[in-house]
Amino acid sequence: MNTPVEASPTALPPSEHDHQKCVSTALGTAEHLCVVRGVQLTPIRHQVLELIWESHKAVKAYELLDRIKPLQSAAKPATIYRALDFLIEQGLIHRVESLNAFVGCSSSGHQHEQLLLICKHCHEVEERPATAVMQALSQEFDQAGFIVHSKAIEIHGICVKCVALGDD
Amino acid sequence: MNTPVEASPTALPPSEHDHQKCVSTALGTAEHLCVVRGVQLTPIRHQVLELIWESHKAVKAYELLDRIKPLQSAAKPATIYRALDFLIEQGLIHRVESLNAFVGCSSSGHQHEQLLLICKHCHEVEERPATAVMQALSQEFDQAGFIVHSKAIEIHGICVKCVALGDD
DNA sequence: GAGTTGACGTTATAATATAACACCCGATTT
DNA sequence: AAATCGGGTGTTATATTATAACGTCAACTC
Repeated sequence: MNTPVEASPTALPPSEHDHQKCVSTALGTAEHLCVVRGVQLTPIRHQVLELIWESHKAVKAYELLDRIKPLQSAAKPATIYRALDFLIEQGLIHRVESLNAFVGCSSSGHQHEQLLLICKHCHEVEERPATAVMQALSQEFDQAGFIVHSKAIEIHGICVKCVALGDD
Repeated sequence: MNTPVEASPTALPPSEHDHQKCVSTALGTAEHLCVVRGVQLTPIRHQVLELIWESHKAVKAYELLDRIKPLQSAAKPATIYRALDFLIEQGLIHRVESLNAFVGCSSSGHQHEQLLLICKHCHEVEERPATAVMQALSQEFDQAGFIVHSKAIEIHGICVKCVALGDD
């Protein structure tokens, strides 16, 4: 339902990875989880999720708004923010706090909270479970007596692909 | 130079810690570092830093703007944002990305990047060096081949004082 | 004393996000 | 079938956060 995806010059990362697989896996998982949970992945929500998954870059809300307008000419900021709220609640996307932007979550349904590696050069965001980090964090919370509700662990720098290209 | 500090009902944390000492240490360190570095801790920058240190809560930029107006009637958004940019560059404050707010840094001059524990109940922000976490993070970056520029590690939940009060 | 630099004043506007209320539609109840 | 209820969306307005652009001034430099 979005045939010209591969035509977009910025949609695909420069590497050789099969991005269509990323997209279909993410959308399939989302559809499945929403059915299981009895929540509605409405057309708008589905479109927003698809738009977010056009790349591994974090996307701004108003950029999504511009991009959804051809499909939903009535779209307004609230349209996007409501869809984003839903997708976040369901753990289908991450809000990248340090960018005020949004990126797809590859591990919806299991361990949503991950380390985000954000490349300043190509702007892609890599999720990593980072279990050793999470364990060390848990110990830190225990020591501090702190009850965790949510975590944002966002690292800015240069990713391995861009380092290889000498771009840092 | 800000005598009515202890009169403000929201300025001091509910605990019995000596906040005047926090403030004087922070301002003293800031003054010293700026001299050493040959940068100017101008009156405006000093006032903004003082206002931020009125509590351990993260403060919004426009809240700072309101609060500095009695002292700097010409203050505009740029006044505050420029001072904040300076203080962040010098490692004297943290920007709390997940709140769009700012909090004093207790460890200016050494190890600025810390774990921030943000209490949803009292809104205080606790900095922790969390060396085990930082080590685990370094290993993760090495594995990923990622070159780090900056880190934002922000945890939301209930702090030990509020847990003790049964507020979660 | 002309040029440069850094800090600040000032105006305008961009970018991000939410509030509030109306409407529709499908499901449930009566 | 009418009533009602809830979730999702449409729509308007506005709040909040942040930056751009340009001018002035004072200190320092050559």
